[in-house]
Amino acid sequence: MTSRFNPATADARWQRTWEDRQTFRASGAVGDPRPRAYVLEMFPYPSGRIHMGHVRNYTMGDVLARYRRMRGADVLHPMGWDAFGMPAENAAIEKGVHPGDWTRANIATMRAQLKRLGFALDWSRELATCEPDYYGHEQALFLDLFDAGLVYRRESEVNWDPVDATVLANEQVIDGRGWRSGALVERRKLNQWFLKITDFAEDLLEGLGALDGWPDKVRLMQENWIGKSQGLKFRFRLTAPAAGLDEVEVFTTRPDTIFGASFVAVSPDHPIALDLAARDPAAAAFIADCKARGTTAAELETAEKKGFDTGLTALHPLDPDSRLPLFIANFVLMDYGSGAVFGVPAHDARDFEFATKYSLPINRVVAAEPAAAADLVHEAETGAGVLVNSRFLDGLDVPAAKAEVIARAEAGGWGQGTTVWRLRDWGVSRQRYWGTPIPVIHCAACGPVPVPRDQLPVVLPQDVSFDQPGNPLDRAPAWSDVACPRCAAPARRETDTLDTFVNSSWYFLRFASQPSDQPFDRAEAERWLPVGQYIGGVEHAILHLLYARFWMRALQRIGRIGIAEPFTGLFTQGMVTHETYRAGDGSWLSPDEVQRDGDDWTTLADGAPVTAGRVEKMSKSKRNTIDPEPIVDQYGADAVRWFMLSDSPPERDLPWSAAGIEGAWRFIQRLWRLTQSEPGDGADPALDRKLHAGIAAVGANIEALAFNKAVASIHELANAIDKAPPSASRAAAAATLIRLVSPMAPHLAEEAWAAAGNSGLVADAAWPMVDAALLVEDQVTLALQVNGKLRDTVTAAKGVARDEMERLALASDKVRKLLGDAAPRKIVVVPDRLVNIVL
RNA sequence: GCGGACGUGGCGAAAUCGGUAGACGCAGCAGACUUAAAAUCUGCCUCUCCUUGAGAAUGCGGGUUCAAGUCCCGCCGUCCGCACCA
Repeated sequence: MTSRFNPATADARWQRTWEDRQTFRASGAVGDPRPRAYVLEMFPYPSGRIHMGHVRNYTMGDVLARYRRMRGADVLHPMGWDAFGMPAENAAIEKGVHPGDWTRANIATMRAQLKRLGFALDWSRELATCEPDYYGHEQALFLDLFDAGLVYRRESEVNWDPVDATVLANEQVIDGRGWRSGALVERRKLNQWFLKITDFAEDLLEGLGALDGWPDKVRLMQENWIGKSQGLKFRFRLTAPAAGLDEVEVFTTRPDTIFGASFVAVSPDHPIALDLAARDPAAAAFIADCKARGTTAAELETAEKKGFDTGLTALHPLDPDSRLPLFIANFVLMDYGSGAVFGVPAHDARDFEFATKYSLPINRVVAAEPAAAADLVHEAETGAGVLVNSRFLDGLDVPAAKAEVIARAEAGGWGQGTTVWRLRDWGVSRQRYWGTPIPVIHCAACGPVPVPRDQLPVVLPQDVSFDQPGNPLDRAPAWSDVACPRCAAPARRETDTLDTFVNSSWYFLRFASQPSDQPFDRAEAERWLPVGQYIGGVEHAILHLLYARFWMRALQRIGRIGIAEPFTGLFTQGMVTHETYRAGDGSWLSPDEVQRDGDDWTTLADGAPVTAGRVEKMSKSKRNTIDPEPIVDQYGADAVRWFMLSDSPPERDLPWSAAGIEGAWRFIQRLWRLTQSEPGDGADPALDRKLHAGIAAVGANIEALAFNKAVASIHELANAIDKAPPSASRAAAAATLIRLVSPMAPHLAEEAWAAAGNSGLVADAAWPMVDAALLVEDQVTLALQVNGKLRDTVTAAKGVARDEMERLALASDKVRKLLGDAAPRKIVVVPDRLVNIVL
């Protein structure tokens, strides 16, 4: 009998066995009687090497996949690569390697790393989005949506770096400058492709209600993102025309407050503002100043509210005597509503700040009590109340007043009740090489023409260079210059590529079904979809998950699938974090450059003092990353997996520590010793109970994805087995423990399973059955309280009568001592739990 | 700014319905084994005090209740999200 489990040899041996036997290959066969389970983790971007976040993510999914198999399911648990994206182009620019070579090399590295962790994956379905046999089908789907009228083209602004001659993502713009060139970023208008996600706004919002397998937090984030607002759109007549307009349209969610209006404001991008800027340098300067600042919601809301008085005035639609000044204001967004608002300072915090600054009237029109109608407003009051100072609206509550104003506007023809969405159509054009080519040809005569289906895939040209700024596809005439498919005249391919979020909007369908002649087979995909449990980072809570939900609905509309929601269960896991270290000069030090010296830290090199900083997400910039591979070399896959599951709840951050992985390693070895223990005779009823309580607890905790609690349950059971004297019960418990730990520590479990003389693989074994009779305790510990404070405990038979509980409580020495001669005022009895004596 | 989450020992945490706070683990301390170390095993391990016992304690301040980590009100703090990185 070997006394140690040796992952250095065992891991690879079992991984080879699983692969040889195709153990984790999903069947999906129509006649297969097993229930199907689709377990999916968000597929990785092949950035170079696996990091600890991947290890945690895939370990969680793996435990669930293995557990479901043992519970008798046909499990689909696939893996692939989200392989298009900017880092590959950055590598091409910086290192001169082709993005494809870089990406495929990374995939090879990361695939080997994942395999060393022993994940129960069906590698036969592996896919990479950068290969034509994936993105060609994506092009076909894009054209399907195009044919269905769900794709259109319009002008849209981008961040333009004039030095690198490239479009920048928002995150590449730092303080208004390009991250690489440092040049001032310009806003430039380009013709771009859009997907009509707004067509599905209502449905995407309503669908959230049924997604009870999703975290509330994610549902709320999506709800806010979609941002449904109901209100009134109406026009203010201008007293003098501007930009050829004699009225300005505004949108409000508070039409009830219309008599409280004291100004009208338009966005700096509004036609009126632009027209004025052309004639008035002061207005132009104001607009330029607004544009120099950030445009995210957070930046706009926290920035000082600023306005430019145009000198124009607007007529109030319900009060001919009222003239409202028209401002250009920095907090009005052109692409939300109509790009113009009216301001009611008394009942909107933003308007209040603005009015205070520009000395505009603050007119109360809503009051908590009608009696307070004349009170001054000292801060914006946005709560409920009744209308005051509002003519025919006086006395109505807010909802009734809203309805009344909308009704009058529609009757009078000056406005209309409207629903406005924050959700905007999805711009999918990217002016980059390393993405799915948009399958369209631009012809001077015919306009944009779809590439004929029989000419798909439109394959990216291999021979491109990154030695000049800009998109290499713009400089690849051999690829881009083609004949128009419709009129045969010289034409040019679309050189923009698709947003990489398109790639990840349907990969789960391709995993489920991968015919060569179409993106997926509907019937086969519907046998697996929706994904029962999807696991990934919360950073995808909005965009990826919303786009995938949209894509499914779009496919449903064109009849390619009969399912609207791609993921019924969603789990967002926390990050892996690590302490940070800084040298005296403030530079970051990596964990392998420092050592602990009592309570202090010093450098390994020269013993210089080190400041240990806060625990933060592992990141290259702070140098606090731990590469999983050397850890796997040293401790084996199971110890790493065990650590990933222990201690921290999976939705919370997990602080990596050297001591923690050591502890996991020691426990793996302890499990090995336990499973190798000697047989014995005789029953141990107490241990039998603990075993079955353990089986139930581990299973329930895995089902609930509470892996930290599943691990704790295994520890408890291991402790109980360790302490028990030899018996047949003990031997049986140790044997059962092998199956209980197998989803988490599969290599150890296979080794122990084989050593115990079992045939076949533990991966194929059934999850142990719980004997429900053994879960019922026949003894309970009763808490005895005096005035709500615990004073004693007493053991009694389960189901003991209430008056017997009372008698036991009053018989306790400790209770009697406190009670003295006094008679209890009241005795509270909670069956099988406690007795509380109130004095 | 708006929206949301969270706050429990030295640390990660547990406590399913309002019912014995701190399961389980890490670190630490003491001991056994050992020539020694590692590994392993045993015990201790929230704080305070007048330590055979008692008191306090789940961010702070109130409240409801026989009973509050859990429910309610008000603060404080930390973290996350708010449109083309994946």
